[in-house]
Amino acid sequence: MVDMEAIDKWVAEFFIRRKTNPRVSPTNLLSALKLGDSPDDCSNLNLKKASVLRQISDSLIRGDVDEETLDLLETLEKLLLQGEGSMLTESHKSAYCWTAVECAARFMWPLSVSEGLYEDALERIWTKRIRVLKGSRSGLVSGELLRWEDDLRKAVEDAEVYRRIRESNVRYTAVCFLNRLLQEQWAVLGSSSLESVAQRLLLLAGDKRGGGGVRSREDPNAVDVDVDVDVDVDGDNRDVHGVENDEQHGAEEVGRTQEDEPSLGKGDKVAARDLKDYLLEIQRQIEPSTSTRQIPEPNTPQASRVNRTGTSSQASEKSWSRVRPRLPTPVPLNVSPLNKKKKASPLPRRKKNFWRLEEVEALREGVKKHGTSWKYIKSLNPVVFAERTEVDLKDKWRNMNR
DNA sequence: CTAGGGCTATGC
DNA sequence: GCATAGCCCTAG
Repeated sequence: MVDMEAIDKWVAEFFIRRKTNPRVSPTNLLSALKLGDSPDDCSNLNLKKASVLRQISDSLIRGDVDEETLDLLETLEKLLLQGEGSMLTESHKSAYCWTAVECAARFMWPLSVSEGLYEDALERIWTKRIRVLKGSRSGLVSGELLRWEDDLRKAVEDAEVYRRIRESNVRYTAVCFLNRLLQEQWAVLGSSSLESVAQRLLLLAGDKRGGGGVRSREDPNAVDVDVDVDVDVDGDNRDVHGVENDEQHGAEEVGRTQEDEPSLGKGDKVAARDLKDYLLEIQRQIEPSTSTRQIPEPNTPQASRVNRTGTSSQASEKSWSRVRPRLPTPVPLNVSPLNKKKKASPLPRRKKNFWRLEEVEALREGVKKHGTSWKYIKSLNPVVFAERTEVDLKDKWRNMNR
């Protein structure tokens, strides 16, 4: 059982460090494996750090530099403090500072100064949040941060300062610092256990690629070797389920598998496959809790429309198997211009449905906090917006501002 | 996924 | 005929 735990960690580490894994959040993974309970354990600490770094990295990939990023940076600071003698780096402070500035500056659009969104953001971040930081004597409260605080507050009164801040590229700077921070911290974490094994295997196999390649890499994200546990990395991640792939795709992948890894012996391949199986099993178990798609809403007025895009997948969650299941032949899309019946089925227009006050408020609140991320706002209020699509939210917001 | 143009129903 | 609100379509 002790061994099992080690393997859990090993797998979790591998999973968290992988770049393309959008369906499993690191935190869910850790809690699902009941890891991260004992903060004194160094390997758990590193696992948590990796998890936070991964989340920051994911949000950068999504293009989000927001208050969640601030949360993550604060968490990272706490984790670093738990480790022995880890100093807070300059890039960490700067990343925090510029992210915080961005969180306020993103509300500085020229047309709606009067809406008070900027002031709200100032209050939320630069008053409340940073007050807490100051209270805990956090190292994140740097001189730079304090100077920005002055400037941001000045901007409320002083149109010139406002304009200057608005026109400076805060977001870009924040992203740069965040990237630098990530690079540094990944480097501090060093190679993952799995990567070390991979490197050793490659060395043993006498692989002679680029001279300096043996040193632990700066960014574990770059692990393209990955013992090739994941055959499908560059394919579409859905096929984790083994469904949703047509046969051609499947065949293609098999071909690739056989050609592309001359460096691994047969036994290694088997081990890699088994590890993959294990990962898939974990992912399958975690999936229901991470999926935001299934909003329990029995009286589904949208159900009929979902099919319009043709993406309704009734992924049969049968017992997991290594064999790719055969799918029914897909329905032809009827996209040819030669088709006389222009559209396969025009589908009747939805009935006009006036917005309830509750919905309008939820929308206001959502935009105030998260800007124009309609899909995200909808996902935050699945019940209120049960009858609205993200496009509806967008349209309503447009109407409200006309 | 989002932005923006356009369409439809409704009320004046 | 015009304005408005909600819904649809599509490019990027």
